[in-house]
Amino acid sequence: MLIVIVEREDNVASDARDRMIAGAARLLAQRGLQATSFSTVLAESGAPRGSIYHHFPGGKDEMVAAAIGATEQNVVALLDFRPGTTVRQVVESFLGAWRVLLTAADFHAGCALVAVTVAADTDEVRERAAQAFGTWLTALAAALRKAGIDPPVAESTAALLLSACEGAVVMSRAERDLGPFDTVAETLLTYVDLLA
Amino acid sequence: MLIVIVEREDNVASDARDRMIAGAARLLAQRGLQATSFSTVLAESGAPRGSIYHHFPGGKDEMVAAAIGATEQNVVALLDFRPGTTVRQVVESFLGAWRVLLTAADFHAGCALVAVTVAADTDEVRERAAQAFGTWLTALAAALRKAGIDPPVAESTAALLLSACEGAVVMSRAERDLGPFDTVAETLLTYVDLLA
DNA sequence: GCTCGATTATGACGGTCATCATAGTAGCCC
DNA sequence: GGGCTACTATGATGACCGTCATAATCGAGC
Repeated sequence: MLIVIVEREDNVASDARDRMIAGAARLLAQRGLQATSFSTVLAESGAPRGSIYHHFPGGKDEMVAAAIGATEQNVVALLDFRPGTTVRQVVESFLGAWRVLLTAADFHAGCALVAVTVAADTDEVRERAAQAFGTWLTALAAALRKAGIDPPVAESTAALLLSACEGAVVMSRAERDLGPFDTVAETLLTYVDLLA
Repeated sequence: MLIVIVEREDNVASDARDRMIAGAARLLAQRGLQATSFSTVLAESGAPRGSIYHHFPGGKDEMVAAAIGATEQNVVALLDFRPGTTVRQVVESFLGAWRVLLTAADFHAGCALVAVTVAADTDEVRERAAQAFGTWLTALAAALRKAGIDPPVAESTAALLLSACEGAVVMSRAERDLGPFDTVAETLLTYVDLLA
């Protein structure tokens, strides 16, 4: 596994910078890549206007990359080793998190990685999103293995699970209705039950 | 089924208008909603600059809605009644179409409906995308029923199939690699084989 | 040939975008 | 206090956005 998450070395990371990253991640999920402009991020985070290029010398791409990293870490933390959990528990907790994403923001939020991928205008951010997708797949497969699924099956199950979630979130978001997501979630659960 | 596809009544639909719609649909799939501006659509389609608001009095939203309609119809045509096909054939042809979308454009294209949903800044276009998603689900479930799947199972299978495809296309597009998509496709095929 | 509708050309509007240069402030270490 | 670095303020740049008003052109039918 070559993926390395680069964090700031100074232990007191800038408040403003962190707020901007969190705001950018939220805006990506809620309104897409182009709407995640510096002005909206500043309005969302209350960060000072004057220090944009101090905190992000690489401009918008660097800020978006950082927001992808934050999103990436959120899901990894969700999946992190919880020994003794069953396959069904792993899948249910994963599905539950996506369901909360939809309902908590009243269908105004989706996956930041999807938003970046379909609207990326530079390879840099698209590749960063691809890296984050890879991290998610690895973490999900590891959780499934730890719950007792055979390694090769764990990988394909992780891929199906993540893909179906991403697609279902988009569709439920479009329809502003949990119907599509719940249907997919239930079907996925019956599928993984066959694996046990 | 209340969905009605409104087509132009004059049999000689404007060339320029049709070219713009096709170009907009392609741009949505390849570069997202914000990049689908009038200038890029005109450059893509060679349509005349002067008649934008003649063909689309409703502005960009109307053009995007028309592009969604064109995308919607493409998939419906793909699924249209082909009697005598097996479940596996239906699923394989559906998966195959998405695979071609990825490879034909060298991973520079995805689903226009997804692009619109995650970046919509008006309810009008989002709702139009939701409608198109619904049309796809209905058509896919109908094809599965015709291939012999029990009606209730056909609906949930259609939802899983479409969701997983959409998600897998996004991931393969991000990684510029068929890996994620092919893994998901294979897993889906083993799943539907269990239904027969 | 003329009319009249459909189509297109041209140019402008206010707004937002990402980026940057310059200058100012704040706080810590010596 | 002095100096150095981190951070912020301000304002400008050029480019593109969606929208629209006005006028020119085209083409078919009378």
